[in-house]
Amino acid sequence: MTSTEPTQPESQPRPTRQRLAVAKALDSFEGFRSAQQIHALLTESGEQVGLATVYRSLQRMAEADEVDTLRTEEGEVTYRRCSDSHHHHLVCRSCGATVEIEGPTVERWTEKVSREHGFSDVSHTLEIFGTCATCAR
Amino acid sequence: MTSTEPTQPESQPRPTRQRLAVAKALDSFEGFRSAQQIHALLTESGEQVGLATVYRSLQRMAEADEVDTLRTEEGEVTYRRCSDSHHHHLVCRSCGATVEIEGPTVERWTEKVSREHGFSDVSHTLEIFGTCATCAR
DNA sequence: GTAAGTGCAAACGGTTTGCAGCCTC
DNA sequence: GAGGCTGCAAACCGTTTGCACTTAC
Repeated sequence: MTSTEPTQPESQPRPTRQRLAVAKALDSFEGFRSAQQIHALLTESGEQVGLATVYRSLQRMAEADEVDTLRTEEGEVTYRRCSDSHHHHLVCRSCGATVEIEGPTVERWTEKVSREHGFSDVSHTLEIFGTCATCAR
Repeated sequence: MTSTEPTQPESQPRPTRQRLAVAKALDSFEGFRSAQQIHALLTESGEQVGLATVYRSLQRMAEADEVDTLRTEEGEVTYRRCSDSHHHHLVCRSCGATVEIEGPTVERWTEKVSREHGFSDVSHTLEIFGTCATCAR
């Protein structure tokens, strides 16, 4: 398998009202939201979009690397627009408060370790869970 | 005064045939397996245990910190007995080959970062994905 | 004897899919 | 006008739960 093969012909999706609405919704918040939450946001703001369509749009965008996806502890897939820099999450087990973390340490380490094992084209996911200061006292 | 338990009394689970079978199954492999895989293992080896019972047993053991749990990309929860040392996985996207990785670097980094943000009692999950040497050529 | 544990099947919750009609190009 | 896109509802899949029965203590 050479690197001359991108992925698929993948034609541009059509800019329908629904698709634009989902894209706009993604711009309206930071961090990760589930498909259902995004669907709720749309409904609230008066945009009628079917849940299935929200899922399909998000999937498309994920495949096109336009959004990052993350699976929660509960099994829901969450999405965010991935223009911003790569980072990780520090999540409070008790109240759910989330801090975005970034640091070259882990990036370098994963890169080094993967290369040592002959892996290429690597990515990684890292989540840190704990009890935040507020919940601890 | 005998004792005032602040936490749950949490009685010991009864050592039933089914529970012992699940425990034994967990000892028969390394790494993570899903509840369904474990149920299949049991069935294969002639132990009849209901799927629901497998789930209930694993949940119990997870609560008692006897097993580690990990959610796969596909949304399945996987389990392993957690006697062995903490480590991470380097997984090939193409063929699924998995290398177990460990290193103090990340452990220390997550520890440090969490403390800086006032978090305590922290744990973390880290998965690295890439293309292995065999699949890359 | 009795309360915890089990099996079965139905319920659940998030996600995917088949299909008829709609809308871009 | 053709094929992608949408909405709806049904299907899916892993997991949980209600309930009557069994079993360890």
